[in-house]
Amino acid sequence: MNLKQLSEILGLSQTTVSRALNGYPEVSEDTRVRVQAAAQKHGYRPNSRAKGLATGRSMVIGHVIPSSSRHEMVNPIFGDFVAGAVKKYSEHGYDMMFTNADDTSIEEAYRSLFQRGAVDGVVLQGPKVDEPRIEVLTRMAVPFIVHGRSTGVVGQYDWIDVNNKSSFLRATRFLIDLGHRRIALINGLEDMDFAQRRRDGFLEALRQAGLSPNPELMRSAEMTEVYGHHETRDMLGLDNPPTAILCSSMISAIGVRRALDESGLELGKDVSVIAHDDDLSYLKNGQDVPIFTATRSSVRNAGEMAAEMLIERIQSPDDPTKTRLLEAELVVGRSTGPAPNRI
Amino acid sequence: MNLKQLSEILGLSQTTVSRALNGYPEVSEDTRVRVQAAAQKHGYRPNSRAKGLATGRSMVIGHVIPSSSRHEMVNPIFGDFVAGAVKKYSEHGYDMMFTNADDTSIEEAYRSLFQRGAVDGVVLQGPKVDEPRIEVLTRMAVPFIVHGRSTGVVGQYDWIDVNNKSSFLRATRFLIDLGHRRIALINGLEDMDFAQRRRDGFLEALRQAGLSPNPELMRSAEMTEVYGHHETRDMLGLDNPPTAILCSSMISAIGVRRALDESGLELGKDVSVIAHDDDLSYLKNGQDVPIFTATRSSVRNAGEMAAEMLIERIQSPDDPTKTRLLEAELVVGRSTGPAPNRI
DNA sequence: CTCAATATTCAAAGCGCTTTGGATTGGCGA
DNA sequence: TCGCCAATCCAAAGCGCTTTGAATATTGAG
Repeated sequence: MNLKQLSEILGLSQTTVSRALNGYPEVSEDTRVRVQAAAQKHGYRPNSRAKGLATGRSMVIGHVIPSSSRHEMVNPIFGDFVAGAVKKYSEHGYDMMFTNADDTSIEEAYRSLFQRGAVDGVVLQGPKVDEPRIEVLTRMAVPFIVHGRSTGVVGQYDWIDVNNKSSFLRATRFLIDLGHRRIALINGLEDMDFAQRRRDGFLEALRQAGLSPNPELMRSAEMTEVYGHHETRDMLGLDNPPTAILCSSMISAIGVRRALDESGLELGKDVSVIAHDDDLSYLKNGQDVPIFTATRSSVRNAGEMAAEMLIERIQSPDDPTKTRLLEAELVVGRSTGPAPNRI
Repeated sequence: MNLKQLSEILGLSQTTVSRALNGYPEVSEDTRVRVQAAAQKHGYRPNSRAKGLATGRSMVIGHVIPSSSRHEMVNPIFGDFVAGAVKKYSEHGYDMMFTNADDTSIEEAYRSLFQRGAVDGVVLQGPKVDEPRIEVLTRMAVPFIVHGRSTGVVGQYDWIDVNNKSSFLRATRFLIDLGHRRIALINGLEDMDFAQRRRDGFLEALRQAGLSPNPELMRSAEMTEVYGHHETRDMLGLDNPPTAILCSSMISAIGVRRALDESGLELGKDVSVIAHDDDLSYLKNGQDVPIFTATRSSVRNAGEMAAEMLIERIQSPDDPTKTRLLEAELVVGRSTGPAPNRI
């Protein structure tokens, strides 16, 4: 069933039917009702490609997934961010499109997605330091929003980010206040912007307390469970192991916990752990009492906000750039306690 | 830059340029090279909406996400399945589209997605028992594939599924062979088809061993970490607690482990645990030695296969239906051991 | 050198929608 | 009764591409 057929059934022109359906005023209320009833009855749905061709807008927002099997984006966080975003998209009549790109040509993927008219805007996830895609997107004049920021990129762009530095500063200070001196950082991949900011916060807190950082206690890699486990085991084997661990992800923190268990160490007593908690729906940080003391910020929520900001940008391309910095909440659970009195 | 402009630059007709770019034979090799060079140089990309309108195909495959915040689909598994699928899609020139739907109208969402021409086919994820969407999609004659199956649905359709029954039967038998008699099942939501099949396998193994199932030891809900923890705590408090637990997800199994730790019970000694492991990239079941004894089947792999099967279906709508049953592998880790000798 | 056969190229129609510019109708005051 | 303004409705153009049917250029056999 297409417009033409529907209009023939109704004995009206395509113009009138189209207008009736799209809420234009130059059509009588009677006909509008009649048209809507008929459309309903025959299950008419305007062809979105034709509509897009005619209007010049696709009502689709694009995301790019790097194809390498292990990468920051196809992770548990991804699902929650997307769930938040897609909800807002649909509230505004947008769909969501994913394209795959091998790591070498992510820029190319964005460019293609937009220039061939497949999407009205894009979301840039997982920005690295000096992220080149930002400049590319700016130059292309495609509406976009960055989930995160990118140190080293000059120029304005819309972004939404957690205040990674302040939250890790706060978490580190919390550990220091508990008497910990040998504090480890199990961080995400170093070239990711968020990881860098977290490290900055961590180092800043040490500096403020007059402590000097120990490179042996600073690890970084893809934030898997196995990684958290592996690094923890490794550090526990040091001559002078850490009494506290700051961990960039709940997933890795689970690995940390496993390593502690294996070593017969008690979480929150022998070793304190603070994790960053993205508040994933499938991996809640406990019910009433948090499992881990954590810096918490809902990534699903961030997805919703990102979606709304992007849609605003699409609708008003000339507005000044908007940015949003979310403060993570420090929730205190049972994974932290006073530093043990070792000799 | 559109076709018209490009053809004017080249002094050729749109027809010829289009054919040169799409590899049709009725264009000389010289012009083809010239056209391709020019297209490259000017960054020409055919408008996908226009192309879709003209060809009647959108080169997009649709997925529907239920909007309710907690649901089977927006979970860690989702990310890996999608990553697998999108990789294959892009190899075949397809993009992936997500639409959101509130739980009441998932059918409606599929219908709309296809009938308005937005997608060439759809993937149906998380089928329930007697899944109504299957019949809807069949009637609409939209190419689709089900990830999973649906007990109670008559008629043929393409699907790819893990042999949930046999893997849980095998896992249960393995526990029985170790001497366990009080075996608990922490399953997914009961109305999900996979959960039902797993329960069937579990019950079948008990039956074969002459054991009678204990309703108190059979739990089902959304497979979160907190859920695994909660049910385990609860069951450990029973007069006669289980000596082994079969768990439908790694995530929940982590919660199980936490509950055991809290109770001072040793995993694999006091209580044995077998989990179903979807082989998620961020939640590998250990490195060399598996953390949990598990029934393992890569969901990412399933995503890839599903994508390929769907694309075949789109290309040959009249082929007989294809189905694929994957056998999970039983990997033995350190979470299982002989049943303890309680009085 | 001709002419049919083949190799290239092109003009125009069509995909299903929106939207511009115009036509038609009815109502109402003069 | 006439004229004018709203209120409705419509025909046709256009979005950017593919594809049909036809035209033109080239080739090779006779």
